[in-house]
Amino acid sequence: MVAAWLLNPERIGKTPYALEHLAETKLGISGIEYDDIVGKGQTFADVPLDVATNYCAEDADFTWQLYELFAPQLTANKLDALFFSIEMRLLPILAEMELNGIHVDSDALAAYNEELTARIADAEKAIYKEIGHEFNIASTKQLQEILFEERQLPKGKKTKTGYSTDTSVLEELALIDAVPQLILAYRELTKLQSTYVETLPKLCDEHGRVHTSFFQTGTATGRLSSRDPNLQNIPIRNDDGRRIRAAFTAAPGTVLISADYSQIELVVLAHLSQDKNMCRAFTDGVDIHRATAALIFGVAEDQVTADMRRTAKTINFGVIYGMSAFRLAHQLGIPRRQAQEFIDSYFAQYAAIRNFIEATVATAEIRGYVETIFGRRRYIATINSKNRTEKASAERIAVNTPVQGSAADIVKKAMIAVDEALSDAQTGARLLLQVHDELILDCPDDTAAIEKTVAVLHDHMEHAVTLSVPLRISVEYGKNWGAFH
DNA sequence: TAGGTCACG
DNA sequence: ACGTACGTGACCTAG
Repeated sequence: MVAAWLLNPERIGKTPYALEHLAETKLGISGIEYDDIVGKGQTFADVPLDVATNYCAEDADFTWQLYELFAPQLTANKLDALFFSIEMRLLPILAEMELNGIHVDSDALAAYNEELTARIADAEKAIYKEIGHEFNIASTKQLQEILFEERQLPKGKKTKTGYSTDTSVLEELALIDAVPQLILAYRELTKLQSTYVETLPKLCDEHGRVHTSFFQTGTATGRLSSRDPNLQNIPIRNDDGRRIRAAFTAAPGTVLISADYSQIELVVLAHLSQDKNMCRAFTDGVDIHRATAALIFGVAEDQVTADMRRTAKTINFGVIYGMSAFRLAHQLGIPRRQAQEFIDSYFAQYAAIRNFIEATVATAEIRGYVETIFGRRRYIATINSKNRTEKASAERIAVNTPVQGSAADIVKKAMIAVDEALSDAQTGARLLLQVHDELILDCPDDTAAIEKTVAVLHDHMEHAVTLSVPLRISVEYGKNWGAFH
């Protein structure tokens, strides 16, 4: 599965890397259907031994035949080092992380659930009072009727089926009407309740731990994904969300340790582009958004205002995503002309970044794919499209993928190094989660063990690769994931 | 199952 | 003149 994914990481269909699917499409063999041997309401344990034996032997055979097919292809595409030295070594580490699980304080979530239920009921009442009647607030169709017909509010963005009621639209409308703000609050609370607060306790094992599945062949860029439950999107961005993160707790006698890379994608961008100004900022170890603001506004770093820094931060992210002046203007609430001036100023100061973007797109147009620092590939079928929108979208993907994907490579390499060093150190610290640029571990609550683990993390995460600029991490630890010290 | 929405990096 | 930032997974409604 991993080999097939490395050879073409663009997901086509629903289960493109499932063994049976690969056997059919790559080997032209159709195997025993799982559903034919495991009846409804049964498990694999109910299957007679001889039937189960055939099924399992077939899986082993398919795996071998696929290996023989893919091995030379990996070599031909220079993907063999990535496959053997990174992905295959990561696989058992992910398995262990899944088995470890992370402890969740279900009592704390139950208490929070009571509070949320009351606050949601209040929000509902306030909405119905303002509207004058009841309706299903969660139905975008009904909400559209309320906002745009009953209340005659101005229509904004269109969706395939009508007019959008998403956060950005409601925030606009909140300036002229009382209802949108109430809807926003309602949505925020119900999202937290249904996705996290009510769900996580049901998924705990007998030790109060939840076990995610890390999906190694799930993304087009090389990142992992996390499912059932997704533990890579646990809230943090506001206080209500943080209370959910705080329910992820250290088991008795342990602490949780979090280590996250500082601005890893911008560090990668500095390395890939070799931009003088951006490399210098990272080498000097300064706040990159402040440094960017100083450059584009032409002031000293200590003269940078909060507003200037916010603007610079938005543009820094915008570059990674392939920003437009339109989006930047909306995001910052400024005229489009001014947004364009900021962008021009940005590329005047970071000239090599513009060159990197242009060179990356040009390479993609010629080769049909882009790659990361470890040679991970992504084919971009529409990079030479005649359709303007499609072409622009392909260009953003071409520029973003080497940045996001190289960061993913680095984190995977760091996980392998950290895992090995932790085994050697014998402190009892274990990897639990990976959230793209962050590793979460648990560790015996013992000063020597914690200090050793923190040292291992600095050593092996910061030196996972050698770039032309330093990689930095910040490490925190404590009794729960929401409040570290 | 598709579409809309929203949680995260 | 046109459309308008990358990558995910989960929940809810509607058909």
